[in-house]
Amino acid sequence: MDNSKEYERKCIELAFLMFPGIDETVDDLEIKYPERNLKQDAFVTRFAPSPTGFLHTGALFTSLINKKLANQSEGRFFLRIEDTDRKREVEGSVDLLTKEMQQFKIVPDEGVITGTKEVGAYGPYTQSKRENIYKTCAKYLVEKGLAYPCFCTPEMMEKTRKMQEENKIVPGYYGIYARCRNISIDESIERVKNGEKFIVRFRSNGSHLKKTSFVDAIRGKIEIAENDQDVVIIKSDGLPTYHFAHVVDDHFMRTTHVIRGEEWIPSTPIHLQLFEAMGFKAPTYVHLPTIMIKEGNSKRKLSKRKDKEAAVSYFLKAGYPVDAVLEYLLTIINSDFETWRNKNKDLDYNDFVVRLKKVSISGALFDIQKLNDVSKENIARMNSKQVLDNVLDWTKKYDHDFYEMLNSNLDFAQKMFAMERDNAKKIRKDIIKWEDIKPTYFYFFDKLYEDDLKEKGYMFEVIENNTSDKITKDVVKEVLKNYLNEYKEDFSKEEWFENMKNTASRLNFCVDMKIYKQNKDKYKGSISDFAGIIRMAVTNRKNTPDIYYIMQLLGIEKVEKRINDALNSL
RNA sequence: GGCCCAUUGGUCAAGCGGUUAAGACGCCACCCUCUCAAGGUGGAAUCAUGGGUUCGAUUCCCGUAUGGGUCACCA
Repeated sequence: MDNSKEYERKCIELAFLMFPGIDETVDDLEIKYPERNLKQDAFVTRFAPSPTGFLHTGALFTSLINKKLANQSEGRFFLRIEDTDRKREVEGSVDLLTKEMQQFKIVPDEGVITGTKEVGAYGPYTQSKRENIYKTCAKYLVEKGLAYPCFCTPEMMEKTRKMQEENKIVPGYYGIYARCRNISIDESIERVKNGEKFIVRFRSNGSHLKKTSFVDAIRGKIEIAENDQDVVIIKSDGLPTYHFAHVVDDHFMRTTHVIRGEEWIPSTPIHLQLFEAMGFKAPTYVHLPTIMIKEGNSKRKLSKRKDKEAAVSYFLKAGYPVDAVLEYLLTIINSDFETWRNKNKDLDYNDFVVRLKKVSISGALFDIQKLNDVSKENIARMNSKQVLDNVLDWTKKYDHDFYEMLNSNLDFAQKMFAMERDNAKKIRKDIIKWEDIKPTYFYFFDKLYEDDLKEKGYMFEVIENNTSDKITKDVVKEVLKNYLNEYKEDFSKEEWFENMKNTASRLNFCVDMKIYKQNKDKYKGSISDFAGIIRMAVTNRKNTPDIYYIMQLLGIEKVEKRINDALNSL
């Protein structure tokens, strides 16, 4: 009895020696960071990146889920910066991270808002600023005899690890290898007093022979061996390791759902043990699958270094609308999102309710084709004004020359985008990303059109090769010459088409595709070939939107000039 | 290597003991059509594998294989 009392006293003495200047207690913290006053089933979630660079696509995925779950339950979503490894820290990355999150509209309710700004009552939200909080908690653990100072040097650790590997023993700091665990409390006190350097380790009471289990919100029950490692909780630089920081922060920030990558599953027993030792209630865990990419015949994690689509900036740069990227991610999160989207074409994706139980557990392959399709649909839902605004935003950043061209005649630009879009029965779906705008609308701009001509020349032969071998240079000439006299700017669409048919017919082009197919020999070509020649002269492309609208927009002067130029070139 | 997680068409996936095994992307064909993009119709294509349990397994259990993850004073 006396012995154990004596031991308790010494633990407290040791704790004070180890953490001089720490005068708050865990109870003080409990008061300072009270339970949140939210409704019953509200989710408090967080995204907690380390500041090591840009926003990774996988991280965007994780933060999207976190944000949606919090928002749709009227909870809170906060951003915490995990900068306890100062060696890996990359200058300016908090700024970049928060900026990129903002661009994707994943704005946290609290926490780190920009590189320099934090909001919320549960802060600081940057781990390096919470050193004393961790120390307060570590001190508590030492007082309880649940943590102890470890004086082992990195060199010693390296040596035992090597030995363990050579002898095929499970590596780590446990059992007989946990040298400092069994140092007497008196000796510990003595050595700390002498100023010997130490780190703090958790005194695990687990056994790898025993199983522990927890319920993952999307995977169900997961059984793993208990942790028996005396993990480091405070490093030599005084900052905590991830394990300890996670437990302390998510408790005092009152996180209800820890939603993180599946790579954390194996260390969850450590976290659970730590929560228990601290006397905290563990949060609900949600371990998300990893987004994979195909490489040869196998798949692997999206890699920051190898895969351009691993950085969210890639999508921004290519000009995918951010909503499209988000919606694509949503289809991975809950595959019924697509069904929902088809039923609710006009609703905002924010109205879709993410269900945890529907989150798939196997890692999805990142499918750029699917993204393209989602993006195409997304853009097809926009009207010409919205397209214009987006294109202006994008070109301003990424293609300033083109921006100037558009900006010099906004009315014209909008009309261009209105073509087969505003009030159209069949909306055009040929734009996947803003990057595609210039190459598909270039012929509306004389300079771009001329540059294209210089580079490629007229490509009338493309028409010949594909449909009829009778469309010779002379035929092209004849068509253009005749059409030049026939085209009137004030034609209605129907008149235009009738007129074109008449001219074509006169020159022995067949105006009925069905008849043409049966009697190719009797004609120079089809109405489609005829239109193709006009199209080529006006746009230098074989495929474009409705050539009638294009000519209308261009105006008769340009149309005539282009046809004349084409004629002269032949 | 130990441990953990996963495994339905090329891809994302519904499915929770009995189904003609949905749907979407992609692919192919045809239709529509001034070309293209669409749109329409149709098509090819899937339960990794071996054992159980069961009247019956894609569905439940075990093994095997494959893929992924994890074993730091990194997160």
